[in-house]
Amino acid sequence: MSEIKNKLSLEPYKGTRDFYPKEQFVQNYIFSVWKKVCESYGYLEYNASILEETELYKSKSGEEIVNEQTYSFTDRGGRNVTIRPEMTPTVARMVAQKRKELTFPLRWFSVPNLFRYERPQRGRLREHWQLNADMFGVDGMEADVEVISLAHSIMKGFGAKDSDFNIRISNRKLTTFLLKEFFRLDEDKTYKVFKLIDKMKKLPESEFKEALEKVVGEIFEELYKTLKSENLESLNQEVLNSEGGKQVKELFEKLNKLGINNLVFDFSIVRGFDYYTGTVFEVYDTSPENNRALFGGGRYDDLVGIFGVEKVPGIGFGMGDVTMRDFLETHALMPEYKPAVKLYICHLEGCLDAASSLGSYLRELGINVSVDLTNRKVSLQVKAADREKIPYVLVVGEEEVKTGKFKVKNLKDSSEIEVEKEKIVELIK
RNA sequence: GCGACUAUGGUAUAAUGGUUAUUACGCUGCUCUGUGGAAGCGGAAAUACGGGUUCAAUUCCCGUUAGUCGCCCCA
Repeated sequence: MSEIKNKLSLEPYKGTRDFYPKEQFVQNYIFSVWKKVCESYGYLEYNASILEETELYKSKSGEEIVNEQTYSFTDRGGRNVTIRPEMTPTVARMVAQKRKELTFPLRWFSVPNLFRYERPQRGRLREHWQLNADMFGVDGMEADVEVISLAHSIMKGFGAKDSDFNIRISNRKLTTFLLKEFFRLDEDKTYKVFKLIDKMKKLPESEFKEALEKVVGEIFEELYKTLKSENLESLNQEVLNSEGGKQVKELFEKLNKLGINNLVFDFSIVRGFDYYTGTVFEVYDTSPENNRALFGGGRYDDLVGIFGVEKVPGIGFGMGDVTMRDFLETHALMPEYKPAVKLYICHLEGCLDAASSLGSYLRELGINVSVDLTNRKVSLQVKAADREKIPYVLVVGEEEVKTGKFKVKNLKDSSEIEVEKEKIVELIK
């Protein structure tokens, strides 16, 4: 073996995963919950190519992201092409293109695979799949309420309890008002504090305060106290009555009315992207061993406008399969593997043809059947079925061919029932 | 892009500067010519790759590759 050199690698490409049937089963499960819940809210599925012109990302994402963290290349026609690192610019482009003929409000979702060129680590790979759910064309808080409610329902759809996660909410308008109007910071300082707030949870308190003091001076204590507060009511009245403040209040009230109570107001939620304009939120895992943001989103009212057309307000979120898997594992919510095959047909010597035609017969009646094609002894054939977790097995031998009766064995409880060919279907269903 | 750690059959592991590299699961043959999960006895299967030190390297050192975890960044 070792004399064979320069063998092709068996590993999947760095940062990507192979989905063997058992993993694909989990993947399908996650996708199906996403799809089911989205559709229950009236969201329609769309998709697009993984390739986009690089320009699309340059106009809204930071330079570093485009230059260093995307898969980009020049095609044979000299176009700069990027493999999509996120879906939002694509949806915004699609909406902008057909804005005249689309019926608003638009409720759309997609489960794209996204690519980013960076060092893989826990919860972050080079390729991942992400649910993107967005609503376009509604200015009011009703849209924010619905989208967050959808996020909440998806978590419930996976079997999560309210205590397993919480939804941390903030509002960029509110934060901007607080910094600019209330604390009278200039444009530059406001921007710097925004970037700093994003790190509030990561830095030790003393370090954060120090950095804050450097930017804003002596008011840092008071500002820090405000930022740390998770109690909306404790905010200054002037701040609370600003446009952003009113929005947050309305959002909380309406969500509570819908029975969604695992909400936390949290200034430290700002999200990395500059395009968010109002509500921003992140869903957090509350369990100590996986305490981190699972996914998030927010309102981006100016994004469609970058295409040089009239503004269309939008709000949405993205939810990755990698973090979702981690969450399901942490909370023991992983589904039990069940193959699509329901029946495994074994056969004795000379009976393969009969087994095959029985298989065809059952398939026409809508049963997923797998026929053993080997000549190994029956015990090994049955064992193979058991290993694949196929629930039922039957053996075709001369006896069965003659009588037309089959012993169908349930591998879960080892029970065996002898029935005619015609009865097999109802037994298995 | 930077740093730390790791690398032994398919999987999970043990051990060692020196004869045949441990064990378990899985796979496979038989005990068992019509029914899996049990038992017994066999079998195939590994020191990531390249270089160095050494009489001798799987073991020590360096590099490469890959993985994991951080940093950066966050979709």
